[in-house]
Amino acid sequence: MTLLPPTPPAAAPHTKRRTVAELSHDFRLANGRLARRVRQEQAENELTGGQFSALGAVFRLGPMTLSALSEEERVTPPSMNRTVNALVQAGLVDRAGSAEDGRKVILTVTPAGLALVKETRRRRDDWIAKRILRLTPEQRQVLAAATDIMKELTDS
Amino acid sequence: MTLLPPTPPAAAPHTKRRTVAELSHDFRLANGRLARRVRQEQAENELTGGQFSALGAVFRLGPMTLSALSEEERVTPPSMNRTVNALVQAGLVDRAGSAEDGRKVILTVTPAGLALVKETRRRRDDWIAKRILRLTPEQRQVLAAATDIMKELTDS
DNA sequence: TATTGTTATACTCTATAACTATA
DNA sequence: TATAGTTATAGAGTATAACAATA
Repeated sequence: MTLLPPTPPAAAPHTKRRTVAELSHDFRLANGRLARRVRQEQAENELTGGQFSALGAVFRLGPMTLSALSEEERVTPPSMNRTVNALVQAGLVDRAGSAEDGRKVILTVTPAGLALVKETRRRRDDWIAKRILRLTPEQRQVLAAATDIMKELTDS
Repeated sequence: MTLLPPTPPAAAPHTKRRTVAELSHDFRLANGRLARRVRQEQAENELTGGQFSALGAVFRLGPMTLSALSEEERVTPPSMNRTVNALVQAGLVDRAGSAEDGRKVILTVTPAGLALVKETRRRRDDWIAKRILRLTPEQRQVLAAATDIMKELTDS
């Protein structure tokens, strides 16, 4: 099965012809390698991957219970409890009992946690922004269009 | 800083305008989420992430020593030694002494390891291929062009 | 009784330090 | 001596099972 129309669109005239199978393979590898490379930028952070991911979830979703967070992060409550202990001890997350339901605890991001999330997010964006600045406007346009398509792929 | 020329290219006319900063952030997130989603397809595999990654490296690079593999995978020799032990015990990798240098061991992928790598690779490709098949030819062309740009970003 | 969170315990993966065999 | 690999041991992160507190 061929992929491209006889005359390729103007946005990327030099792209080689690929079958869907070839495109799937090449695109998947390029996506995975780039994601891995971006994630390496996190290594400078003092938090582990799981800790930063949990902190980011509380930041993104707002105050939430331990169970909700453990479900969101796909780990068991005891595992998340340990992760949260580390975040609380580091002063990045606040753990408070719920007023309505005494069994629950409410987790919120502290100002220090907020600052760490923002600083890390900025550093990761910077890494890729520095490279995107070197691209041509046409290449940036391709990435912008690809971004929307990738969201579609992820959600479908 | 604006990103798009006054008249957007034909390949993706509906893409919204973004600054480089916005594009960097959106693209990074879309890339990371898609990679994570693809990686979830691996969960059906009986190997851990590190084990499959090491197996894939030996498959990709051919017979190699333990040190070379540990450097390639960015882990210490003792850590890789344990990973390799698991792969050898599972019959996926063969460990043999080097003829030239008695200190070295040469790791090779067994036929069973080869089959596992190919089967897993096919399954992951299939997941994304199924979704790429639903795209328009223009969208596929964008992904093809984006693939080349993403390689450039990773390597630069 | 059911739910929420925590503690006890174990297993895996990673690391550093120390050891063995070979160059 | 230096290098390649292995073993010993420890720390971090995950899990299941058992427990405590509350609804």
